[in-house]
Amino acid sequence: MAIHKKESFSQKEQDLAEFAKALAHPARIAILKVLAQHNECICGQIVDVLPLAQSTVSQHLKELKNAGLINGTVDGPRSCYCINWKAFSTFMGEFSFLFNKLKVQNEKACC
Amino acid sequence: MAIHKKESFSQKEQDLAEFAKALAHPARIAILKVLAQHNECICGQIVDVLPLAQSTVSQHLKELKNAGLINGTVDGPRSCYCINWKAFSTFMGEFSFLFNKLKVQNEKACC
DNA sequence: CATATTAATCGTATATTTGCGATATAAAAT
DNA sequence: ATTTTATATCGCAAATATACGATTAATATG
Repeated sequence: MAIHKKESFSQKEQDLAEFAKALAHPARIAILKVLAQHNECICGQIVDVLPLAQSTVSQHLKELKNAGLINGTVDGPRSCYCINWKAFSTFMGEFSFLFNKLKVQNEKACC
Repeated sequence: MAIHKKESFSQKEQDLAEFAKALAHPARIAILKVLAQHNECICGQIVDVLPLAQSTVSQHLKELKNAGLINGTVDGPRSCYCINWKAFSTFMGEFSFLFNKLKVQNEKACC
């Protein structure tokens, strides 16, 4: 690939894409579901219910954390994770807003 | 990567991840915005406003179409695209439902 | 029919993601 | 102090995604 082109899009477009990318793997969707059901989990609990190695789960958790969708705190030898509902709502709201806004003014039939 | 692991997740998890993946690039977000603003567009109109080559835009359109987020019909030598609002609403609804449902029963403080 | 227009596809290079085992780190338990 | 437990990180291999130019295909137009 010659050059990175992502930077040539608006910040908002990049942010939404980043959010979507964090959700763009079934393992991460599954992790979010587990976190939501238990309110908070340590890494090992998630490893137990996913068909992935510990190191792989840890990597997915890191990506979710980097995207701001989950919080993680060290708790003794464990790491405790939970969903960052605030960030989640913000992003979902932004998506709905963007596309609902556009949808309203634009529900005509098309090709 | 040794083996594909995506299949070991539920169909719903895979579907949501697929939807998110379609949105996981700023170019595709931008394309959806252009389509929403114009109701429908031919490929060339999109190429004109994006900082990408025609072949690259065509590829992104193909991905959006495969994900079911846009419709595309051949119109003479052109291809006409528009947003599939129905599919879009379905997916957005599924996301909101999944996470709002979980959120309601689960808004406690966490780590 | 020849040619221009429009878009899809092919081939290729490069970047990123995914996944795992091995190893490192850090706290807790013995 | 050593061992156990829990997690993160490193290094690697394989799969995917991104981007483009060149080519192809299909329809218009002169």
